[in-house]
Amino acid sequence: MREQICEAVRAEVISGEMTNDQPVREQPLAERFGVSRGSVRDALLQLSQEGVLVYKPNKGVRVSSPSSDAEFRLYAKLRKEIEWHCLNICMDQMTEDDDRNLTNLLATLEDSCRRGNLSSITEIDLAMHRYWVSRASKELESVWLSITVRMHITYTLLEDYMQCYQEHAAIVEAIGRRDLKAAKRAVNENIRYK
Amino acid sequence: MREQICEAVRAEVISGEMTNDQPVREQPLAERFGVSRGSVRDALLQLSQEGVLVYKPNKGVRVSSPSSDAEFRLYAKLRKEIEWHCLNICMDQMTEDDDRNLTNLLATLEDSCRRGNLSSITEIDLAMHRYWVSRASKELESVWLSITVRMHITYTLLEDYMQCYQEHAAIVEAIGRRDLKAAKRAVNENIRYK
DNA sequence: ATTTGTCTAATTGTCAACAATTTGGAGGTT
DNA sequence: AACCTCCAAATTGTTGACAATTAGACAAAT
Repeated sequence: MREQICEAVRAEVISGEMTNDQPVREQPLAERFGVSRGSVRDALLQLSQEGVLVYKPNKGVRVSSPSSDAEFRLYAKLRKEIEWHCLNICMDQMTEDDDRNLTNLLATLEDSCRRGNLSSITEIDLAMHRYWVSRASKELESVWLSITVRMHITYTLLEDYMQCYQEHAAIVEAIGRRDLKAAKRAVNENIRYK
Repeated sequence: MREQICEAVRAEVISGEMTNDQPVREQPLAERFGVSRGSVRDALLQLSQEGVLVYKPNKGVRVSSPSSDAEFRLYAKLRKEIEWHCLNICMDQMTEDDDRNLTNLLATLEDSCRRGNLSSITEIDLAMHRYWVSRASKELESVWLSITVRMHITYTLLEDYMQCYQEHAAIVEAIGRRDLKAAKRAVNENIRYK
């Protein structure tokens, strides 16, 4: 239950449906999900530990604001290190199932890019990266997520869309060939320092 | 309140007073701190998001187990990147107050090393690193902490104690001289890849 | 006009009770 | 002895109620 609330709220924040610094109230969320405030509270506290929300005692949580450029670059670097490590770990154990899953995600991404659906693009982008991280280590997935959400990734330029798709296509293709070096290179291209 | 419970439990886990994989029950903790289970629950959930504890639905939380060597090395690398970044940020704004605080921490560390107090050494070691991270950015502090606790740092060899002290003395001395390069080098020496 | 104090509504923090789930063992069967 | 079945105790999950805190509006004083 808590996990469902987390996923829902996280997706809304990341996709930009909630503006920065906006307070997130417990009661409305509880009514919306049809549960008590306690459960919502658990979820909000987890999300604030994760970095999606910012918690202040007796004042509740609000949507977190973007970091400075310097911190963004640091986060990008850390994120890349983690993803490289995870590719190292999981490349060998990738199966045809994984290839299919990634190809499906890629197809969904292409669709969202063509339709210019901003929130969907961000969501699937992260879902793809999360795939190989999660495949390598559940523990690292948690660290990776808390770093990635703090980057406040947003797509705004139309011309970025297809480039985003192409970069991810290159990653999936390299993974399909089990080519570690190429995959790392492709990931490196995709995670830019702004 | 939740923060107090977090600090207390975290300190006990990190210092090794609770053995690995040991379950952490809500009721006993609630009685010990004289609060209700709800507050303890909040704290335990936060600690599991942080990586100190591992949560399983309907089974509660247990003390997390050490990671693999490969993950340890990755964590060490990430941790070093973060601390370097923080030194970059906060070196300029360090005051005499900071120097005093660090010197005091160092004196406490020396004392613990001489007396061979394992849990105290670990605690103060982390408190010192946390100092410059926290000084640079509250947000990064949270990321840094979740990475650092997953390293399961433990001092076991007697001969390590004084080396630990000396390494931290070198860091504090470099910071006192506002020598960024030397401080980074000293931190690099201290955060070893096992 | 600005500040200060006070009241009220909204919100978060805490609690105790109850429901749901898991765990461990007694007792019986093969 | 090994293996199931079922029951009871322990533990976690959820809820609603109440206490404590905060924010905003409004009036009084400077």
